[in-house]
Formats: sequence, structure tokens, C-alpha cells
Amino acid sequence: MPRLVDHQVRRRQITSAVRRVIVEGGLEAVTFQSVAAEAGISVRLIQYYFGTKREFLLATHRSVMEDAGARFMKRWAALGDDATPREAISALLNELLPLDDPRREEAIVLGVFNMAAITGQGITSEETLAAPRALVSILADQLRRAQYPEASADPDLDAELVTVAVGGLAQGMLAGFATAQSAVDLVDHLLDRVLGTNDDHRKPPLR
Amino acid sequence: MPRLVDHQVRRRQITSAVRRVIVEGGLEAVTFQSVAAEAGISVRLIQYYFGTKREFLLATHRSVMEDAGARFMKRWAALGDDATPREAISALLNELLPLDDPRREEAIVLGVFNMAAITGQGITSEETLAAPRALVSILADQLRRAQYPEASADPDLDAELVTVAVGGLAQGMLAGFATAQSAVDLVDHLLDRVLGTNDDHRKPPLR
DNA sequence: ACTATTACGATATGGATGTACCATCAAGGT
DNA sequence: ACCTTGATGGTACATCCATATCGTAATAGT
Repeated sequence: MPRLVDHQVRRRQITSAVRRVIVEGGLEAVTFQSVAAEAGISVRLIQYYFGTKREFLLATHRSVMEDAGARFMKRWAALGDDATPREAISALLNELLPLDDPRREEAIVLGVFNMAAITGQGITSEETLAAPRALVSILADQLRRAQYPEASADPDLDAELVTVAVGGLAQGMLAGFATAQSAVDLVDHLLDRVLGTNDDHRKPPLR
Repeated sequence: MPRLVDHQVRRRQITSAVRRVIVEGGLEAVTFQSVAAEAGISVRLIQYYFGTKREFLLATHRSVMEDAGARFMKRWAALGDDATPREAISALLNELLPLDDPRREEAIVLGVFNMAAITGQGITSEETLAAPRALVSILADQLRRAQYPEASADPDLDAELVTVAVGGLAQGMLAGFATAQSAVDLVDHLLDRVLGTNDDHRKPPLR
């Protein structure tokens, strides 16, 4: 057999280039040529590892979902059993915000694919809903665990509310409507509004 | 002089076609030919009224912003002086949700342009921030007018929270994550969480 | 050493796209 | 009746894109 190459590595190299191209120019800028140039390889190679354009676009989407999911799960696992529900929720939500460059890149790419799915292009649609639904479920569990304020609690509705709020906040950050600092503050305020502003649920302020 | 044509009408005819093309296929589907076909006119006419592609894309964006802004203002003006802050806020927020086809079309187009602005294409960026900022300001005013719950009120932060939540909810509706009914319910729940669940602030349920 | 097979480069091709340009038609004032 | 001017159709053209095809280098097992 001839020289063997780790296909995983090559594919990742290509999908990473696709991400960068999308961030800098949107889906329209994604062509065999632009991706090849960005990855520093020939057009032929992209054809070789993914046959068609649609193929490497879907692969890119998948890789972003996997990366984001993995980071989320890692954060989730890092939470000790002694974490209060509020601490858990806060940690997870902050993990979802585009607070640094890698996350910002992922958020942009997911946003682009999401709009592509909405505007009936052949891209995914149903899979994209799985993640937020899972998040709602997790949040609702944590809210129940918190036995938050009075009787009127509706964990599922609150979980949905938190989910859409964080989604909108992430979008707002991408658009420059919110800074990293104001976003973090807003998440904290959101939790105040949902969980009640019981200070015994909170750690003392860091500064 | 030869037959005169209302340029306003023609331009609207074209930008409306652009909207439909975007909804059905995203920015990538927007070409002189697709828009001409959708509008039932010749490619040349689009060139005649807008010279370049970028030009009619920007015009389309502008028209959508104007339409949405006009409807918002109309709803705002329709509020009697006897409306409670909660009624006012609720009316305005519901006006912003893509609850029917025209608003859904607008929301999709704005979403597409927004992502385009984020992914450094030549499209707008700063203008897009004006609308949400104005909304925050209006919401903060109404919240202040409501003199809502206890002392800990922070109208500006709450206004931002409501804004991003509604933005995220609109996105969620487009993606099929929320139905019209669940969205309306969620807005109501959001106001409960922000304004407190004082029932005397609310009208009796409609059904 | 030979060869089969993997990895990759180069280039062709057919179609679509943005834009420029030329020609024509329709009507309103003379 | 005619001509000027605005409104449009048709089309040419250079570019770019996705994909297909042919060819070649490199190496692992024999």
C-alpha cells in the first residue's frame, strides 16, 4: 500500500477551512476554490475526501455540532455534585455563549446553517432542533431540583424561556448588540428573574 | 415624454420578489435571473431600476426594515393612553413575533441579512443595531412606568433581557422550535417573570 | 525490484452569473 | 405627423463555479 494518510485529520483540516471561509464571507463565499485556498491544498483534494460541495458543507455542520456538544458535555461533567442548580445552569449557559473566538466561530457557523435550513435549502433542519430541546430538558430538571420560589413555578416554561433568551443573547453578541461582559451580566440577571433573587443561592460576588 | 411608470411601484415589485426568493432559497438563490423570473419581468429591468446586485439587495433590506418599523409604529400608536404598561409591552412584543406570513417573511429576510452582516459581507451592520436599541429604550420606559415589583428593579437590564428573549423566540419560531401559540404563551410568561405575576396588571384571560 | 493501490496535481467542461451594450417600443408635446 | 425621451427586451461577454477526467508520484507488500 502507498503512503497512508489519516483521513480524519484531512477532513478536519478541510472542515476547519470551511468554517473560516463561512465566518469571513458566509455561505456564498464557500466554493471549492476558496476552501482549497484557505486550507492550503488543491481543489482536487476536497473532491477526493468529500465528493460534492453539499457533502463537505454537511460535514462541517456536523463537526461544529460535535465540537459544541463535546464542550458542553465536558462542562456538564466538570460540575461537582455539590453544585447548586443555579451554579449548574449558570455554568452551562455561559458555556453556550460565544465568549471567545472558537465559540464565536462556531456560533456564526451554526447561525449561518440555521438560516440556510430555514430558507428551504437542502441543509438539515430536524437535527438542529434536538440540541435546544435537550437543553430545555436539562434546564427544566435543574429548575425542578432548585425548587425555586413560590408555588407558581412552571419549570418547563421557564426552561424554554431561558433557552430562547440565551439563544437571542448569543445572536445579539454576534451582531455586536451585547458585549461579553454585558452578556454574562444579562445571564445572571435572567437567572435572578427566573429563580428569584435569593442571595443564598448565589456565591458571593467575585469583585 | 413617453409612457411614464411609477418607479416606486416597480422598485417595490422587484424588492418583493427578492424577499420571496430569499425566503425560498436564501441569499445564494438571489440572482438577477431568479429575481426577474419571480417578479415576472426581464433581467434588464432590474438593471434599469437598480444598477447592481448589491444595490437591490440593500434596497430590499431597507424596505423590510421600513415595513416592520411602520407596523410597529402603527401598533404603538394604536395603544390608548389607558393601556397598562404590561398591555403596551405585550402588544409591542407580539407585534414583533413572526405570527403570520408577512411577518414571517420579514423575519426570515432580516435574519438572512443579519447573518450576512455578521459574516463580513458588504451588507449593513450598524443600522441593524438601531432597532433593538430603540426597542430596549421603549421597553425600559414602560417598565419604569409600571413601577414593577420591589426595589430591586433594573429597568434597563430587564428591557435588554426582554429584547434578547423575544429575538431568540422569533428565531426559534422560524426554526420550528416554537409554535405561534407557545410563543405567545412564552411572551406572557416572560412578562410574568419580569413584571411579577400580579394579576391586577393583567386582563382576564380571553378564553 | 516490481507492482498494485492510495493520494494527489492539473486541467477540461458545461453551465450559471453579473454586468455592459445595442436595439426597439411607446407616448406626449410640438 | 413627428421627434424626443423614458422604459424595456435581447444578447454578448468575461468570469466563476461544480464536477469529471486523465495523469502521476509515492510506498507497502510481494
